[in-house]
Amino acid sequence: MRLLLVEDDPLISRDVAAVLSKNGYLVDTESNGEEAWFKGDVEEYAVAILDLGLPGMDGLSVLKRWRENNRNFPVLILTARGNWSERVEGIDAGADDYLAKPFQMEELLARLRAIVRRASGQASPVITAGNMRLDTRTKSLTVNGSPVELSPMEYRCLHFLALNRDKVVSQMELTEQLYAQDFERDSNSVEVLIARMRRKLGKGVITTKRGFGYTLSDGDNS
Amino acid sequence: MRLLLVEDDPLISRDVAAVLSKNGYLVDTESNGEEAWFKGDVEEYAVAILDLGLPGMDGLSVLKRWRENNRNFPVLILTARGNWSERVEGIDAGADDYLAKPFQMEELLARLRAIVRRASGQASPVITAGNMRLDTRTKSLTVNGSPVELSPMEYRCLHFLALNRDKVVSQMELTEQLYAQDFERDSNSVEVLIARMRRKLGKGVITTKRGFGYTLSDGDNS
DNA sequence: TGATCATTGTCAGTTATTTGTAAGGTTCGT
DNA sequence: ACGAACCTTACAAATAACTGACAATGATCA
Repeated sequence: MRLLLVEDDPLISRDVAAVLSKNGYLVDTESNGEEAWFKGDVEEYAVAILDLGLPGMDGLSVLKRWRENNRNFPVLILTARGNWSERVEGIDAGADDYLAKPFQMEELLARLRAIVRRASGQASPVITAGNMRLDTRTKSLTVNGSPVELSPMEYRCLHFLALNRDKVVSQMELTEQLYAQDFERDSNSVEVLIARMRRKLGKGVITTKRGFGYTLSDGDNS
Repeated sequence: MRLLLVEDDPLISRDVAAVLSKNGYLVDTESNGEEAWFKGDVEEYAVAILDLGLPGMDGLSVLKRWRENNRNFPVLILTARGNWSERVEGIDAGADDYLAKPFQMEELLARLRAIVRRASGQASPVITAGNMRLDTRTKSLTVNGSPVELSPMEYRCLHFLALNRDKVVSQMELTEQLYAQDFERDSNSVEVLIARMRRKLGKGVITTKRGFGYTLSDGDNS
């Protein structure tokens, strides 16, 4: 895991870098503000540790400029002991955490774990099948890149099919999923639903297995 | 924004709750570990403040049980000064930040802002969408560069939407965050709120996904 | 204290979309 | 060729969302 360590005191820098390396991080060190900013802007880091007292450009400005450019990797800042207004500023500038110097290495490691875990927990809940892509966050669907509007019922239906892709889903299963279980059995609402979706999705996406049910096919072997 | 405050000292609890309310949070307070756990497990909070020294179930256990049950709202823990091993434990148990008692209210507010926006995947305290820009520190909004006044309710609503940028937020979610959970269901106050904000923000900023909810979008999509 | 103003929830009326139903057509397997 | 399974279309009821007006509330200020 790549980590950028920005710290102007060479003694601290060397010690911290050593411990971090021993704990599995791939550490780049910088001591100058300008160069630190450049590095963070260009390289892909998983996390950065940033000392606020720096020659050149000060740490706060570095952080702000990163955030302005949408560099969203988590940043832990190092502050002087007791200077709590500096911490507030740092956090409001977009820092994810701070640590007052001097600090215990054990604590630094714990907080790195925490902010990395946080940042990586942003998995995008997207289901893909064939050339369609269902985003559960935005409740939106794109087919071949172009957006397709779905009504709530259609969305729920397609979502269920997408979760069971390549499996045959019977009308009864769909009925139980979409409606209360005591729904009238002699209704053709599911068929209508499928038809409406097909009109939007195009042919060949939902196939019928006569007598068994429907399948959302993954590969589009027409 | 709903917040759960877990603190057994009634004096501290009352003071902190007062300041938080004044800053736009919808605060529920709990003093007992068991009940705090239950509340956090059942309700939808945007963030929680958790004192580690509690009667009943201790704070660390409360936190662990939340995380085991996939309750992933950000948690800020309050620890005794100087007890850094407790902090490390807390963070590894799933806390997002800590604060040592006694603390400055200003700092508590800053860190709350930080963990809330971090949990939502935002790196910066300034959230932009389309041509609007929301500064969560000053609670101010500009559209196309010119400032726009928001009422408290409108700000809270827009803030919540901004935290969930590009995600569809249902009316129910909004209701739960803006009002207490026992709010009347058959009211259209959220719709009215949205309409009032749209009048100020212009069209295309808040889009409706009929049947699902609202989205604060980047504005350029039809 | 009383007037004024902003805020916010409620309501009624309107518009637009969604969805179940029914009726008739088509396809498939045997 | 027959029936069952499935498709398609149109329609009407139900539902969701928008809007403007109004009233209650509480803050502000002379």
